[in-house]
This record gives sequence, structure tokens and C-alpha cells, in this order.
Amino acid sequence: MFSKACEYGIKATLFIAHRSEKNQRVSLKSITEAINSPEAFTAKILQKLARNKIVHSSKGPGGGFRIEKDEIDQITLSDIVIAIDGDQIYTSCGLGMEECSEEAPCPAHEKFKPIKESLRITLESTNLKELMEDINKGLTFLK
Amino acid sequence: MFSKACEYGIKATLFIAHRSEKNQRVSLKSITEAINSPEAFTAKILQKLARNKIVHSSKGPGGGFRIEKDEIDQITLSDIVIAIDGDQIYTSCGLGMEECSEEAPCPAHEKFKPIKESLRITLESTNLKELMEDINKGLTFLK
DNA sequence: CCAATAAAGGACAAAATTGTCCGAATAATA
DNA sequence: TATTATTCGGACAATTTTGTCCTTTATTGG
Repeated sequence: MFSKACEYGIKATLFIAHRSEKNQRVSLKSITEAINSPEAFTAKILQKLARNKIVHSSKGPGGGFRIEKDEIDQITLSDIVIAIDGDQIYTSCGLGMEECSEEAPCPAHEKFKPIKESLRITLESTNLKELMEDINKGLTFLK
Repeated sequence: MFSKACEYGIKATLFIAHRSEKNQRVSLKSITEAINSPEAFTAKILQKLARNKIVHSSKGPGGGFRIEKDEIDQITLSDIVIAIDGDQIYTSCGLGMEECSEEAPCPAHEKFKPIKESLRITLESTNLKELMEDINKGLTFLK
């Protein structure tokens, strides 16, 4: 469904949010340990998220990543996916046709439409806070 | 959503079904022209579909691909996707976690579940025949 | 049997994605 | 100011996916 980059990005963001709520910055290393991801690759993804202002980074000793506390319930899965993979997940044709549109649809267009729509709604309506709560309760896991 | 291989596979199968209904075999070349796909790559995909008995192939002059007429309404999008990409689209974790399960789910597990389920239902309940009908009516397009 | 036609399939090539390495930039602190 | 910790970012490498080429195999018809 998503690229590896996106998967790591979502998990990393969740972990950062989790710690940010306790006013802690997190280092790249602690992120990759928490989510079990390759370090340098994860660094690239975090750079992208930082450029998109989803996470905030600071260099130097004691530095690392964090998310503004009051943004944790504002950031959605959709924000992360779009920052990393772009919006093709919403816009691209299910059968890969360049010119697929309502006027000249691919054979599966109407079949895929409700699925893509419910995916969009789910991603846009799911924020970091609610996902974090289940992590805090030990109901869900990052690795 | 799907791999390129899968996208070509679905379109190729639809085109073959379309012609098979008129009792015509179709050559690789005519398929790639109809669906606008790379010839040799499409050949590999058709080989896979043939090994999975979704299409039937014959060599030599007048040869080509066809689908049994009475199977056109039995073959589903799910059959094609599974033949080409396997069943990971149903089974794999949305966040790429190896050990994601009901007992130890990833943070997005419950969010993705209904989407994956509706995708499964859609793919399993959509057969070639109904998709072909819209192609025949000029309502949908293969390229 | 021979020639022509078409798919099968192995080997290779290109492109995209994923992943690594390492020096530069930046910030804290002693 | 020197040292250390940390992200940034460029260059590269490995892997996977996509795509190509060419020989072999099978089938048909003359």
C-alpha cells in the first residue's frame, strides 16, 4: 500500500509524538531502535518530514526531533503520506493509466473509487494523538 | 496500489476476455497495442497468467491467448492480482511490520482493516464480464 | 519435411526504491 | 575556543521492479 519510506515515516512520527508529549526530544538513533528501521534511510525520511514542518529538528548535543505538543492532534496520517509519497495515492489511476478520468475512466475506475475515497477519509481523519493513545496503553506496537 | 505487472495483467486479461467472447485468439502484439504496454514485459506477465490457468496460450501461426468463454464471469480481479503479486495485498501489514497481528497489532491496524477488507471484497466480487460490458459500451477504456 | 509464425523462457539492462557512508554544518558545554 | 553530539546532505551501493533481447520450442500450412 505505502512505500517503505512512508511506513518508516509514520512509525517514526508516532514515536516522536509519543516522546514529545513528555517534552522529550528524540535522537535519530533512539527512533531507529524504537521502530526497528535502517538508520541512514530513516534520517533521509526525517529530513523530508522536517522540511515539511511535520517534525522539528535541532542539531548538536541534546538535539534531535520533536513535534509541537499542540500539533499532535492536528497532524494526520494523510499529512505524513503526502509529505513523503506525494498525493498520488489519491490521484493516480488504479490501473496506472495516465489519462484516466471521470470522462474517460479505466475499466476499474468505479470499483476503486469508493475504496480510494474511504482510504482518503481514514488517512485524513486519523491523527497522531489517537494512535499514540493505544501505544501508551500497550495495545499497539511500533515494532 | 498495484505493481505495474499487475496493472498490465488486469488490462491484458480484460482485452483477451473481450476478444475471446467473439471466439478470437489474440496475439501478444495486439494485446500490447490495445493496452499500451511494453511487449516483452507483458509477455512475462501473460506467461504467469497462463501458468495459473487464467489465460490459455497456444504457439504457432494463428496462436495467441484466449480465455474460456464460460470462465469470463468466473475470473475475478482478485484471481489476477493473486496470480501476479501474490496475496500480500490482503495479508501484509499496512505499516510493513512482519509480526503485526490481531494480538500484537501495529498502530494503524484497526484503521486499515476495513479498507483492506473492502478492497478484498471488491476484488473478489468483480469479474471480467462486468468490466468488459462497460468497455463494450464505450464507457471505459484500456488505454 | 520446410518455412513461417507465435509463445516460452533465459540472460541481460535500465530505472526506481531502499539502504549506506562519510564529511559538513550546527549547537551545547566545558 | 576546543570538543563533542547531533542533524544535514551529497555520493554511492544494493536490491527490487520494470523492461529488452534473443534463442528455443511448438504449431500450422504448404
